[in-house]
Amino acid sequence: MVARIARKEEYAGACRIYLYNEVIVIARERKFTTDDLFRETGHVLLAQGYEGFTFSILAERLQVSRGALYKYYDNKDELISDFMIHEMDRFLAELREIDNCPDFESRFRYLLDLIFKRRTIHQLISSVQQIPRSGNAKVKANLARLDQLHLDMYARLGSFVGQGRREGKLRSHLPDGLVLGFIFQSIMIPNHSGIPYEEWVAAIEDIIRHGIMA
Amino acid sequence: MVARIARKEEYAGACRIYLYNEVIVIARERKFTTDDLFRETGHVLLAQGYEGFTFSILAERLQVSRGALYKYYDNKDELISDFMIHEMDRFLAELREIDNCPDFESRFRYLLDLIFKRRTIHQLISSVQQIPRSGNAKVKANLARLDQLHLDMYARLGSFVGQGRREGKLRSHLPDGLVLGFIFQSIMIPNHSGIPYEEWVAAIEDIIRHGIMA
DNA sequence: GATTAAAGTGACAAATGTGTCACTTTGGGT
DNA sequence: ACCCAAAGTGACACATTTGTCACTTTAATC
Repeated sequence: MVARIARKEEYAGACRIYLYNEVIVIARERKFTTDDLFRETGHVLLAQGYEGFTFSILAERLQVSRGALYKYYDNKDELISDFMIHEMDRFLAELREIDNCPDFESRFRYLLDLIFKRRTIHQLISSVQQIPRSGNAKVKANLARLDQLHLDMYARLGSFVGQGRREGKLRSHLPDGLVLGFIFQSIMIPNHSGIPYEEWVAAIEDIIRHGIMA
Repeated sequence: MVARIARKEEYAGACRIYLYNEVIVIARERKFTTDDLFRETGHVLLAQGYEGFTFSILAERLQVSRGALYKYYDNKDELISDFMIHEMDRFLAELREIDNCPDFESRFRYLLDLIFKRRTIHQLISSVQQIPRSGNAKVKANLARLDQLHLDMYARLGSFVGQGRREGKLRSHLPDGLVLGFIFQSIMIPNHSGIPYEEWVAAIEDIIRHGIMA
């Protein structure tokens, strides 16, 4: 009698498998969760960049054999694009919450906090842009979805700037893209001199608001 | 009789070789100059990043065989670190000219222009930082020299900020590193909306001076 | 035309990354 | 104790990159 899987649910470190006869079978415990996988994927991607990202490095960090990873992803492009969709989803979910803020001023602070918390997303995006568009179907679909998520992000940020203009808070002659670019880029300034975090963030907010000149 | 080279002078596409008896011999013309080599090194490094940089790609772009490149550099780390010293030297030579500007205001405009002209240098630096410090002696020496050049750069930029403070032009509570970081990072903002160059630069200068808020 | 020495080539071996797969391990239920 | 199926392993074949080197080409002088 051949078993057919009806449903498969992953949880911390293991898998519930529901067979055709509704009997629960718990298979061998996994050595790493999808969370582990994505977390390490992010670390390796940030440290090594797209070209330097290999399944060997990832497998070593997860303490599994390279072959085990191929059980989940056929190649690094599929993994990285899947990972990036996951990251963008998380980011967008939090970005949507900006609508709960009543006015532009509180939205500005919320956005700044959010970008600080997710400050690696910029660098990750530039890694993803190195994935060849000519890849396989799964990768193509993922990249298309990412383009969609990007557009969604820009639309939301655009409406944030729009509100700022309507409330007369923003200097009106500055292009939208530049205002947003400034906020995004500022977060990436390396704190070489080791100024305490709170102080550093406050100074960045100040400089975005009013510039460097007296 | 064994020939010994006393001096060797490279010029556009060829090489003058001065032999022990002072007789000039012009060897086979080179297919690429050091300028060509560095220019393409820069392009490939920007397009592919450190890990994606290979002698194969470089050789193809220079229309020579891969073997030819090994006549000049033993491996990519030596080439890239040499190239980066060359870039930093050029940048610093121009940065030193800032002393010819009389006041802070003119220095500010000069620095902005310079960073715009050399806006790739930031990304190149991050590629160079991926070179393993454990490499061979030549690479180690080059990286040490680069650290030196970095310090020189920061010192000069620091004195620029210092003058701004003395002249009372800069908002006094902002940390030096943040002011400089802000100027550097601004240049990297991608102009997605395709705003004309002059307009874009003017808007960036404006936002650096006075921020985004009305 | 012979000689010279640098410039360049292409074939080779070594190292590393990629993808596959038969096999073993595991943790249940029967 | 036996079966099942997913999880994991390690060896294999293949591709790409790296570094070397004997050889050819070139542009001059003798």
